[in-house]
Amino acid sequence: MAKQEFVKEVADINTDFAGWYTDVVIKTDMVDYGPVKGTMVIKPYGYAIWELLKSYVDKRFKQVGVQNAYFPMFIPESYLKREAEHVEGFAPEVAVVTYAGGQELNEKLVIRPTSETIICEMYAKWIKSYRDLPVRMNQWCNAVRWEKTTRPFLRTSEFLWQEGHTVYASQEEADQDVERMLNIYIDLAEKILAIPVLSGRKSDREKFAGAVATYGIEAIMPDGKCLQAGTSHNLGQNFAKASNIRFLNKDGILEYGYSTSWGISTRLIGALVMVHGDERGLKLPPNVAPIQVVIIPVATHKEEVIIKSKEVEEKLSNLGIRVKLDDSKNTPGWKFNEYEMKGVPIRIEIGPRDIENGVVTIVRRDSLEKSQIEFDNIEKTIPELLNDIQNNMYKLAKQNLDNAIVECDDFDTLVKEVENKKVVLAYHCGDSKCEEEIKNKTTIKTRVIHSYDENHKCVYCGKQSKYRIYFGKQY
RNA sequence: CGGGGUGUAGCGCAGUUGGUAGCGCACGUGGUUUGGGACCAUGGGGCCGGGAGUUCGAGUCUCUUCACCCCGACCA
Repeated sequence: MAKQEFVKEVADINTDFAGWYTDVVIKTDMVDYGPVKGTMVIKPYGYAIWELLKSYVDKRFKQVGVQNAYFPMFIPESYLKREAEHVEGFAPEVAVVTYAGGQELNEKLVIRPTSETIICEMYAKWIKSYRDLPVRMNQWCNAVRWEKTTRPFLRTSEFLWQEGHTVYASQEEADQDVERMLNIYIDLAEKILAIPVLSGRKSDREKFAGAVATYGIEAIMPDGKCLQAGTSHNLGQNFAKASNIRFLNKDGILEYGYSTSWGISTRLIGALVMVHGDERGLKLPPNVAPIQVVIIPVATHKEEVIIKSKEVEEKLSNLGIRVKLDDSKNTPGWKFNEYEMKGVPIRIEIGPRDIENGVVTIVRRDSLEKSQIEFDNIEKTIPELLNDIQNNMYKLAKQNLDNAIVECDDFDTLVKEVENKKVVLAYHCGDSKCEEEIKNKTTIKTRVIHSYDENHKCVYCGKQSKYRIYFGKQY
């Protein structure tokens, strides 16, 4: 009865997944629309999630020796044109400033869609010798890409991200960097966001404009579509040549640098919402939940209830747990629904009955399982429970991922399976033209390479396979 | 970019042949309540998305523009 009414608040997750998504992100106060097409205001509840995941990777970056810096958002148009593939890839979606200071600009300024060009330009100034290498910087900033269709977090005209840019003295070191950063992203997704991912190299057709090779992590959504959740690019010497990043090596020979770039964005929050959410709304893994435990006093007018609630709040807070005591005037039932919708992993109810029995009532968001624990066990049980929820959510998501993947060797079956919300693992020849044909015919694209294997036939053209790769639709 | 739909109070909506805007929820105040979205009383809140036009008069008609939603195309 009460549940029926609640369901009216957000669109049905099974019949209207897209509507469910936008309802959830807006009604949980994560985000609101900005006045300009495709822009969003990230509200405190959504931003807190960003800060949590950000602090994890930022720490990891620093541990491996990357330093943070900040580069300008305005890029001279000519910079973008230096790398032919790069400009071709980004031209359709850049926003350009043509007028400033009361007059037309002599050279138009591109608002960064990504910063390879301007950062490489600066690196070229700074790098003279092998002693100056490696250079490894990261910036947390916004980027602008004028996309045609937009959705909060998943694709917005302006988004927040992190972009790391490095230059090494050798290809081997650059290769290692690409792998190292990809592994950090895998850890972020799996250990923090509880999102299992497919990871690996992208096909040549799908690689970053101007890169030698792109590696990525892909998450699979409940509707079977894939979402690129992070990328790590091996740029070889392409950008070094375009920006003239040269150094004298140990043998006194002038050489171009080897660069990489890697990034994750606020898009991950969209993946988080979709992968774990249910008909009641958000379901957040404890490691990124802005509120890990909410305490809801029942009968707030009774003093002993408030005193006990504050006591529990303090206990948990002292353990470093993100806890919120909601002693507002709303009814308990209202609060139960509110925090379930917001995905808070654990709810603690404290009422006269609990106090009488020396216990608190606990409900976990992942299973909605209700139990009671004694006051004296709170400090021991809650951290264990948070840990268990984190693991449990990952396990469930992993099952969903595994169930979403099917193998096949026949193209018609591949198409059918993708229509059936699956991600298909199949052999491919690696030819960009073949891939292009598949895409034009079906809108299905390759995701990441599973393994190299030349002993089979391409699922589409029948020629010798180069690798086994995942096929799917994408966000 | 194509096709479909929507902009009226914070949210959800009504508004007839054109006559100067209303309902429910939410919100303020007082009280009663409190273990799954409480109740009574009382109050506040509007440039009807923006601009232009037709008209004595526009939420309503015309044009235009901005934004949002859904489906498709595009999307390193």
